Amino acid sequence: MIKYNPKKIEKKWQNKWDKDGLYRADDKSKKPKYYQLETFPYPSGAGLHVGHPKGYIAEDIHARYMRMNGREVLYTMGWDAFGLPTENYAIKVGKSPQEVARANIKNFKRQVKMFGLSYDWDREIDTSSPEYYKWTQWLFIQLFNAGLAYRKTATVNWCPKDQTVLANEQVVDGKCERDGEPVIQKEMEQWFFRITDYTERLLSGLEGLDWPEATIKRQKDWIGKSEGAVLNFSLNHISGQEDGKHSVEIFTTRPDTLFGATFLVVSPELAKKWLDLGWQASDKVKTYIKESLDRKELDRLEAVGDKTGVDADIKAINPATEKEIPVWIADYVLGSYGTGAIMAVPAHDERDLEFAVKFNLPIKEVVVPNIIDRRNPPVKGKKSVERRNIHAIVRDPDTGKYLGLKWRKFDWTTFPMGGVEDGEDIVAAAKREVEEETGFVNLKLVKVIEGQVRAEYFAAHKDENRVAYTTAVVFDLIDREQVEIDEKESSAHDIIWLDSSKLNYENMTHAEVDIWNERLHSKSPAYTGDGVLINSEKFDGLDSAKAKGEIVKSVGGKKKVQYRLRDWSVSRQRYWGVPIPMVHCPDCGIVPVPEKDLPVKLPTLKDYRPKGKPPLASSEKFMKVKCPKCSGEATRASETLDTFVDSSWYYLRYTDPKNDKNIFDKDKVDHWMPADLYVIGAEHTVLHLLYSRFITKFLNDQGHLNFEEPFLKLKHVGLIQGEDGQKMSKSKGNVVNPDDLVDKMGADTLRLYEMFMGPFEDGQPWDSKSILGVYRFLNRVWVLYNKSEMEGKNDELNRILHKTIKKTGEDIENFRFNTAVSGFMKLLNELEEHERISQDQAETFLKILAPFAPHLVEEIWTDVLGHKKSVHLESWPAYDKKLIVEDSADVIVQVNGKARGVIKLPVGSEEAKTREEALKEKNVSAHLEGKNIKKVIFIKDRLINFVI
RNA sequence: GCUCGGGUGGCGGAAUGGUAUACGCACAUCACUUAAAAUGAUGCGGGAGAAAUCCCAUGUGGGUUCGAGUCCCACCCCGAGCACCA
Repeated sequence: MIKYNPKKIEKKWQNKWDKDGLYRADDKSKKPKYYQLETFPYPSGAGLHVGHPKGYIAEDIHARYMRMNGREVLYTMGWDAFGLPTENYAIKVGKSPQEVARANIKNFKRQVKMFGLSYDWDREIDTSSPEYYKWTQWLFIQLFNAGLAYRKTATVNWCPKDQTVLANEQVVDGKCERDGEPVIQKEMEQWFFRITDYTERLLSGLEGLDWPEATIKRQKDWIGKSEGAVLNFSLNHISGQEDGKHSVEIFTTRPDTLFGATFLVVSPELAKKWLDLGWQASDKVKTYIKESLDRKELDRLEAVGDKTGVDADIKAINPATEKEIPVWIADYVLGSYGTGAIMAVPAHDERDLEFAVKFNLPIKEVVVPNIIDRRNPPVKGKKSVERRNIHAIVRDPDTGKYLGLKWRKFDWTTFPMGGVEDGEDIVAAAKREVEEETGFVNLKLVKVIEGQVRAEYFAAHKDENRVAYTTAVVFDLIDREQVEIDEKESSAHDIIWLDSSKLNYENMTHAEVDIWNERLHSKSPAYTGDGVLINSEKFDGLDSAKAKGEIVKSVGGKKKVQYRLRDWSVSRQRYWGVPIPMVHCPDCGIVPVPEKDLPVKLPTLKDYRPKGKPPLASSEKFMKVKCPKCSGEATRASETLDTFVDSSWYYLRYTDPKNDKNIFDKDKVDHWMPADLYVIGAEHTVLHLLYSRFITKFLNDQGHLNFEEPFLKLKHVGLIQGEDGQKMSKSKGNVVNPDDLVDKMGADTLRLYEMFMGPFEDGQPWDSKSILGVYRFLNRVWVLYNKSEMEGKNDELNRILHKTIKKTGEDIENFRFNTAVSGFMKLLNELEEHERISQDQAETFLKILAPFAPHLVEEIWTDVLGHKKSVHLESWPAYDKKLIVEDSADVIVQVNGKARGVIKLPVGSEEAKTREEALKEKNVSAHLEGKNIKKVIFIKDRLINFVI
């Protein structure tokens, strides 16, 4: 018998499939289309490690499965070849980026090909080829013509090491995403794409996509929509200037808390603008502004939680109370969000509270949570009384128990409680109630729980409805000295001591008690939830949601929707990218390069290193150009595009990759797109996906596409770690190279192993021993087919075979490849136990294994079974529903829920029969001996449980 | 700090609320071999027992249920993301 030699057979079949064009996607096919997209790789110098192909293999299996199920599958590969790493690497080794990129692509392609992936290679694309970037430039010009690409001077993120601008999204923790260099802020004129015009559509388009929930959430968070209002505060007392002439706008999402705004905070950026406009501030204020603006983003992030600020010595007028409030400058308010200034409501915002406490600023409560007591709800027709209440929470430190009242006439358990009399101090009122109701007199104040709670309930002992505004006061008992109490009190309730676990609404009558608990444990006493307004004059008693609109109206503010998303900065001051196709003319301004002159080719430069200005700027030959409008002397744009522009539309190009007249043919793109499945690393959840969705919507608006969302279904691939459980990287020395592995054990082994490792979306550490398991499995398949006689029939095998067909299909569709592989192993274990399998059974097994191990199966299919046509042109076998149904069932017999035996019964056996058989079981009867059966739980064909 | 995921043998992991530990790795013993590798067979969560079998175990503690890895509550630990966005 010939030995299984993957090295020999895999290359052979790959060449044959290539030659036959087996995986070419036919634009004109009558079959329903299925477009499978895959992250196109950035071809780095290091080549692939075993972690990279995991997603590719999964997609390949899926693609082969879809083809076998009658779909015309578009499945492709290309190269995201422009970009910084290639350029930096080229500088390091003293070669040109062109050379380096070419070599990298060649190596990547060789590696990718050895995995036996069923790409349509005729559609390969390379973003650094003029044939591709011509259309990237065309896209830029379309955006420019639509007013969506524009220049503006802005503070941008600058990486001093790479000497280029970074998009907000490329800054991680204040550092360059690529090399960890701290990013600095710089004022520069830059190209931007107006993605903020699409915020609402980028949000609404997420509805109905089959994407992981976490990814949708992250996109939403990134866009960061918040609805609020812009309110105007007039300013007084600006030193050296006339009163009443100035004002400041603030953005808030909580206009309902306006009455609680006890000061304003202005960002250093806005304060700087005031200085520039002639504000005469004190030296102290000027120093603070300068220092905070000089601080790097990174330091500002590190300082979170340690608030700094300075009194601006300006007064503002709260438009609701018309009272004067101070204005402060602090860097916890961002210059780049909203209006750069806020109203501070310390009672209802944690950050404002922290600031107010630190600088001793007033705190005013204006919203209280509102509870309608569900056990003692207000009774219709009874009079309603408003009360200011206290609850006294008294702990006995000796026992750790809490003082409670058990009412005699009602089924109530309460704290000592009561009303606060006019002008009475809250603590005093609480002490008074404890004394009156329980007689305890020696109390030590622990704390007043910040914030009132409003509750509506029926007070049966007074036969009235109450709206109570309650504050809780916590005491420790100093000693147990008690004074005599009034007969009226002592007859109403008994004193009881409650365990701390009983202090909740389940065990106590107060609807407020759960909130007391929550507040006792929470870190910040600021109440940030909704509720009912207090201390807000005519708005008192109003629901906070309702109050928002009314207060905005009453002070002449305007509603405003604010987004976190900023416009996308796209110019880069580096060489290895797409030249921006624009001309700067002294007379005509900025003029796009005419379409007929595209592409603007990236010139070959001897010295392409960055020197603080774009490398292209130093090439006179490149820069000098005639203005397309007036033909006068002009210069080209010297910057290149962010590579995310290249990758924001590549998936469209696959549908018509060779078109040199148009970016793509409309019929073709509308036929294949949107992509039905996209497998992509979780690290791309914000940047690439958001940009791609934006570009798709834009091209749709321009009439080039008839759909708005490019990717219908998204799957994330979990990272394979090194054997040490850490992320694979050269520096850690834990990289496993697929070349040696494929050479030794074959691509089929690698494919099967990577799918078998665990759930697809999770990451697992590589295990060089574990892979032997699947290698053995494939060897056993090989041996089985080479020695078994494919004759006769074996009905016993049909059941597991057909079950496996069903399971494999379902597993592939749900990306549960690990259990699909274990299913194959179980099936093989079964097959090996039978001497003979029929030709039909043998073929069926091969067909379902084919997507996973395409080479091995093809070899057996043609060589052993003698087929002329490729197994990869076969249809997915149908399973026989009748064969899957068992004719006997293993019924679990339990006594009191514990399994005591299993009985085999014909499928569909009724309770009486099952019971009879179950009782015959020795072990079962032993457990039932002499006991009364109280109850029997019976689930047909599954279980019978005797409860005794 | 906030928001999501997730804690199951020595390891990767499996398990519509119904015999937890499938499948594979590692390990042990045996067969084949002069020997090793390869291959095959058997065993393999912990404890008690000669065995039948019993008890305990899915991060910890409670709860719901005839029955919980699975559902609910609290806590602990790990991972990911966001991080002063008013």
